[in-house]
Amino acid sequence: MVTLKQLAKELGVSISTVSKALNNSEEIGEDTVRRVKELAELYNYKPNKVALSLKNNKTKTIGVIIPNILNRILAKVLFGIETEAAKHGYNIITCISNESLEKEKQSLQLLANGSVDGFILSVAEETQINNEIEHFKKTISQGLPIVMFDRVAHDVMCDKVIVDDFDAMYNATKSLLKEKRKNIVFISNINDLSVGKLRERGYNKAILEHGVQEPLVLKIKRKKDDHQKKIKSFLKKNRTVDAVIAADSSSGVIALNTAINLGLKVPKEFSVIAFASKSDSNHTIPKLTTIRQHAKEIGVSAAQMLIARMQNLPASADVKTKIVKTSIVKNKSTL
Amino acid sequence: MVTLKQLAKELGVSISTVSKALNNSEEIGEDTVRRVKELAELYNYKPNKVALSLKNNKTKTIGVIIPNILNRILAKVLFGIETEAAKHGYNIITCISNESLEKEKQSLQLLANGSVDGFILSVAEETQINNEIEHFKKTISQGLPIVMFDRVAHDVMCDKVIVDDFDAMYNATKSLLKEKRKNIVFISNINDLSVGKLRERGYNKAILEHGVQEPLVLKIKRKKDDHQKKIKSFLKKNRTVDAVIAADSSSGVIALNTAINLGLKVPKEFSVIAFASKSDSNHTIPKLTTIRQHAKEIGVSAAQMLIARMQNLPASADVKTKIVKTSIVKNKSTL
DNA sequence: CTGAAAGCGCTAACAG
DNA sequence: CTGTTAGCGCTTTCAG
Repeated sequence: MVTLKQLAKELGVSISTVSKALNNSEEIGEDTVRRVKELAELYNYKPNKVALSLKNNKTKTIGVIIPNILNRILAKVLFGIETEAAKHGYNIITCISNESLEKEKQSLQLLANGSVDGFILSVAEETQINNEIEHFKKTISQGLPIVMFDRVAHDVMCDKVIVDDFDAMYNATKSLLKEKRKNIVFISNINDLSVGKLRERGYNKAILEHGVQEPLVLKIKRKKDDHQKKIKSFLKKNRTVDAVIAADSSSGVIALNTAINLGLKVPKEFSVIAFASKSDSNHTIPKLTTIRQHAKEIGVSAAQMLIARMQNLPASADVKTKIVKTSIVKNKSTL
Repeated sequence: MVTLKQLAKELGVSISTVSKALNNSEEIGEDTVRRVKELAELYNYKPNKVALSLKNNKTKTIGVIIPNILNRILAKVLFGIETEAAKHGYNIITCISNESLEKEKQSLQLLANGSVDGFILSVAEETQINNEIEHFKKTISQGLPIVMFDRVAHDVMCDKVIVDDFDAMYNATKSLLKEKRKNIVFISNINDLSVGKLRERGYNKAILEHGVQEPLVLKIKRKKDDHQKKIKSFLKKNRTVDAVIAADSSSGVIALNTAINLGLKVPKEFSVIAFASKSDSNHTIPKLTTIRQHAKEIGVSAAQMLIARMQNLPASADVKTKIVKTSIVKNKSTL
């Protein structure tokens, strides 16, 4: 990489002259400016980012900590973050906590050494189970703003972007009740997560209000359980079940395919709705009716909130929570 | 963030003393070392990463450019890269080219200003179609090493990590032929990509060698085509087709579900094999027989190769290509 | 054993 | 209009 120093030497002028010329300072003579710019062009000069960061005491870099990059929603949010960040000239450093509290702490620690100007993160499963929040508070008190999305720690004072999980599930369940479904089961493989719990509560509320059936819940343990087997044996044992509402896409897809496999007519005698993305809905015939999360928008919003905060305010003070509404995309797995 | 300066001031010693004490230099007295370390601990001192980068002229950061984070394989590779990088104390800056040549160029340019010590990337679709490679060469000539994975530009001299796409598809096709399948169709939605073409060639070779049928290929246009419709109408029109081999997971899952939907018995009278991951195989009943790519391992290898190169060698010289072999996981969609 | 000083690449206040 | 200087935070050589 060429430096100002080298350009200055070759041009026989001082470093600051070169710097000013490249920054279009009014102080420098037209002629000099031209000569400098030509040489800079020739050598493909780019200001050294690290030097600038040191000078300005900001890196124009956002730290993103994601629990699991294989989760489609989280990946999509990351996409949104990256897109919006790039638009504003920010880079993103990505760490994957792999749902581990320890790795999450480390990543936060490691990047809080001047590598980034702020964080966007979704809380790891282990962190939520243990209800740990000290590391977040510490980071914020060091002056580094945090924006949390999707899985958030409510007791931490920071900006948040969340989904209307409760309402979405409440409404979706009600739509199944309107179809006259009499025995709706809620299936979830994310019951340890805050969002999973909210979704279950939304389901419960709708069922209890309606008063025709008791809540019926099937919880899958990711990693441990054989997803297909668990759902198949459940549906076999509970022949009166006539609808599934799934908190995650896999449970939805598998439930629908299993129902078909068991000879049930979908949607005539059996309905399925799931939190899922468009490509998931292609994995069943008929196509799955889905609750869409607009994950990219979540990422975009999170990035916007963080950038705004980094440019203006202290890390805590007047924090906001933005709710990105879900929408239901009706396909042929419901009436 | 506390700095050496502040610690020095508070302790009434010089900056260099503090620095040395923290780095366990033999030069400094035991007592001083202890005092310094205690205060550093108290204030949670962390050496400023940016200052170190400037000093050492290396950032301990890897630039990763990925065409599409929603692609499961690419996301998994990213996971592998991040894991291995973290192990060696490297951070990763992620850019998403979104399959665009322009964005890929920009990202490369932008990060080549001292932000990263090297790159790991998979070539964007548009780049492969236009067969552009100048931007890669330029980056390498600037002294920044590149490791390419999966979709690589063969004419660029750099380290590469690839998959045995051709062989994998050749062998998988042969296994279908051994099942006495008489009319095997190759379905792909990635035909513009280098890997997609390799897979098609592997299929072709196996079919032509066997000599019983002509190659039969169905190409899906991502974005444009309705994936389900396209496959359904194809299978309806080609009733003699008795096996599908898919270059991508969606085509595999949809083909299998469609076959079932059309009343075909899988695997008795119809087989399906697809390049796909474990979770995809759960999206069909019976479970899909898959060609697995070991994507995480690809990421790990790529990171290892880059780190080795950054520590030792010039950016070009003695480049290596590593092939990460696929493996077939037999499930119940084949005999 | 401790400190002063230089330098990584850059900007900007201040002198000339 | 151009140059000198200081300083961002750190390490390291060289003096003391």
